[in-house]
Amino acid sequence: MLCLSQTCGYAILALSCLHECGGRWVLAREIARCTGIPQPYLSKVLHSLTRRGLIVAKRGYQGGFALARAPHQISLLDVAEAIDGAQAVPRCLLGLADCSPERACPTHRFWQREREHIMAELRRLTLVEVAQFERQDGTWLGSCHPRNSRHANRRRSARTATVNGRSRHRDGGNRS
Amino acid sequence: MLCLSQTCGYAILALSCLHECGGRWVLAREIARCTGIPQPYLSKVLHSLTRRGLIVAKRGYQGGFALARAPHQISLLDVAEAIDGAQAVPRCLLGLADCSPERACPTHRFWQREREHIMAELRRLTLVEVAQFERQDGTWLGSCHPRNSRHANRRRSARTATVNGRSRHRDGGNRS
DNA sequence: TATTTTCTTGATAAGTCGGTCGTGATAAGG
DNA sequence: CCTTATCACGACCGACTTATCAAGAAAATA
Repeated sequence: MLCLSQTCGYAILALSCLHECGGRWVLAREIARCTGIPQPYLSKVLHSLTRRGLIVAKRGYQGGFALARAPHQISLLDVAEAIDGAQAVPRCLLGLADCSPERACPTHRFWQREREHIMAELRRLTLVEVAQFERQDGTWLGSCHPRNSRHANRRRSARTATVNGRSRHRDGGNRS
Repeated sequence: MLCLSQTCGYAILALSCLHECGGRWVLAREIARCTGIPQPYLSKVLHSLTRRGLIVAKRGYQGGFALARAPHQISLLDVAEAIDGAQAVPRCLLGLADCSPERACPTHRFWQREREHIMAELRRLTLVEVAQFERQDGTWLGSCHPRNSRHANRRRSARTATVNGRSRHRDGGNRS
């Protein structure tokens, strides 16, 4: 599956939520409610974002999480690399260890171009751009604002559904 | 990780190998040797490619596998969808179920464009283009030809290495 | 200092993916 | 018909990802 890990998706949503909430300390519980991410798991994601220096945590009464840098300094690539490691967008589409210009896999040239393009876009898109899109589209992360909570608690079961569908595809059924 | 599944990478390599071998029935064992894919697992991959109609299998003495269609009619997208299902390149980068123009996730617009681009390229790249690249680059799949077997048995441990590296990144170490 | 709040972190579990093995089915040739 | 070569396919395993829960540590406040 050519896509980010679900954990990475969670991280992007959580950071966007923090940005929407604008500067104040936000509880893990609030982020979970706002984004629909299961709270216990979100805690772990937030923790690893803390370790990677993208957000800061404050324990105890009136604590919570906040962005560690200005929103325009947090790109989607930063998030992807914080979660999935430096090779969040791997060099070889097929996963070969020694795929290089001299010893290329069949998709090497195509992917080299495509990868650059994807990385450039992920680098360009920061939390600010993301928030702009949201405002233009009137989408759901706006529900982080106290006065606008009609969209809250929207769950994200896409990956699960897809995965189920896929395994049905692959092993079950049509064994003509 | 923004990349194809390892199984899908295997499938592409196996099909390229079949194409290189040009028409004749090729044993699973030969494909495994030529590509470096572990043979028992390759058998499963080949089996599912057979079910999805990309290759044909022949049992018994002098059996093996062969492409089911002309090489220029097998695109990388065909392979990806055969292995990972119709949503091999998912509609929402973050894995949201109800991500649509009206109710978009923060990355919806970017990904809509990017996804089209990726799919178009995967659709354009068939086994023929792949083989052309190989010939130009003088790369290893040529070892499928009997007279050119110096590159055979090259293993592909990239994904494994990356995954190890990643988990070291994520949980072990630097818990400052 | 005691209490409350909140993040931290380890134990645990289910599901999927990558990988192995062995048995059964089937095709060709003697 | 028997043997041999080969794919088909189910059982199984370990690792990783996603997810849950609960006990522990730290910070603020009374």
